[in-house]
Amino acid sequence: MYVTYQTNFTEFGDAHPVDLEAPPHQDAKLRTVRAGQILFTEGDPARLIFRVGSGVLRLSRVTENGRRQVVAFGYPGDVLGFPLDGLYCADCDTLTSATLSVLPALALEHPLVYPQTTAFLVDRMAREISSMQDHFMMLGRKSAQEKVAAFILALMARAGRSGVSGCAVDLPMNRTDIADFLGITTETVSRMLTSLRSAGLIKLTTPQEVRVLDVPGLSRVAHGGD
Amino acid sequence: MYVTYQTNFTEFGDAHPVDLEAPPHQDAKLRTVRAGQILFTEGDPARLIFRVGSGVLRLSRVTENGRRQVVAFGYPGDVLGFPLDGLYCADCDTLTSATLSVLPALALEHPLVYPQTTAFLVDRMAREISSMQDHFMMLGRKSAQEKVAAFILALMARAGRSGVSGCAVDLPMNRTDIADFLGITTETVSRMLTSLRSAGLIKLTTPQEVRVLDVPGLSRVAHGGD
DNA sequence: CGCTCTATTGAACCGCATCAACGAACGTGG
DNA sequence: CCACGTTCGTTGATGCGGTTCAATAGAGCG
Repeated sequence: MYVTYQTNFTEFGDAHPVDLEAPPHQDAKLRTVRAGQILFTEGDPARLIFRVGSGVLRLSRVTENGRRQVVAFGYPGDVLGFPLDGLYCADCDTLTSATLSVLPALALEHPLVYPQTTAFLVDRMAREISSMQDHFMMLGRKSAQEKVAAFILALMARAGRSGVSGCAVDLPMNRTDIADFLGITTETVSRMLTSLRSAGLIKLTTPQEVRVLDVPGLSRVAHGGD
Repeated sequence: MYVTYQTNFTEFGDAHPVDLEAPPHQDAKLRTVRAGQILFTEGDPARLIFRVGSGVLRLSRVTENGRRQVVAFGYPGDVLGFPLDGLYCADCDTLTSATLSVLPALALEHPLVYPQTTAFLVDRMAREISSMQDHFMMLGRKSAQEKVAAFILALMARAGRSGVSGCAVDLPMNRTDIADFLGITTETVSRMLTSLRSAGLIKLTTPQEVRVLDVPGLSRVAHGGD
């Protein structure tokens, strides 16, 4: 999951349609994991590619001097674990319990043997690349306020539950995860959330659940509307 | 070309080995273009994928409110133009005259028809994803000084010409391009360059050519060495 | 020569990081 | 059951890094 930049809100849900149904994978196996489990670590031999069926995953990288960047959150439909020269190039663990489809990484090297799976993975990689390009915008060209607003909107589009008083959005990740994903600090995440709350755009029912009260307003903030 | 984060300098050149020789592409066609030519624009139907043979390309995205992010610079060996749902998802133009191998985008959808090309492109996409993850580090977790230092080192590893007085690095892109790539302003790029010059780490022979005088020193700065 | 575009440098402001304190939620053990 | 420590989120005060605005210099070109 990347928080993608979009021209206007109506495009949010449609731009990167995610098939929540399982695609045709004669090669896929199912797997269930608890919260807090490590799926793979940077440098591990990459034999498996994971497709999220339910739950939320975290993909991150760490530098030798301790700085961390959360590369992506894996939501249902997302595919994680693309290898580079046969090795994983990031760490991946579960934020919630999750069900996963497990695909053979070999499909990427042998298109003739796994043509369907290869085509599917190629499509996912292309989406990944496009989403990451969007996320560059986020990291490089947005203020903290815009980042947090866009983040909530993206989560809403991916996993929001519409209700009577606005759309409810779960935050299975903690503030540090959000901060490391957006390239800001936890304190700033907190401040921006309270700022959005003061503006009447969102409501924090609990620290782990946001209710979006004013979608167009939040969208305006996210896109730098002055 | 993404400025990738590396543990130490010696890994710089080797981490993402680039084959400067042409890979086996019975499907590839050659093409030569002048500087300043637009290869494709976001939203265009993507029929071709480009592999840089010589020259430097620029891949960028623009938002409706005018903010631009340079997504990547395309150096020899790089592949640009991965489609999303059959459309290009960024703008691409040439910073210098360039020679390109042109591959059919169809190879991504029909692995059985173009198995070799598909396997090649899959490998390139995986590298792309890994490099972009590295670049997230850059955008989200580095200071301006570190960004500029890392940028020069990355260009050096990709296109540096070693000589008597340090390694010469061409900057075919202007300061605005560098700024939009690193997520800072042109003024800051300038300031950081003069700061690195004052520290004796680099020399600016012309605004378009840098000479790296102290590789370990510059590497230390790039990685946040205090 | 004058015009334009790019790069550099300076000065002032401000957004965000940093450091610090505090409260809430949760678990553990007495 | 409550005292206690721990973790996490929030809020405040302060300082700095980088932006913004502005001026100048240099290069390319009609």
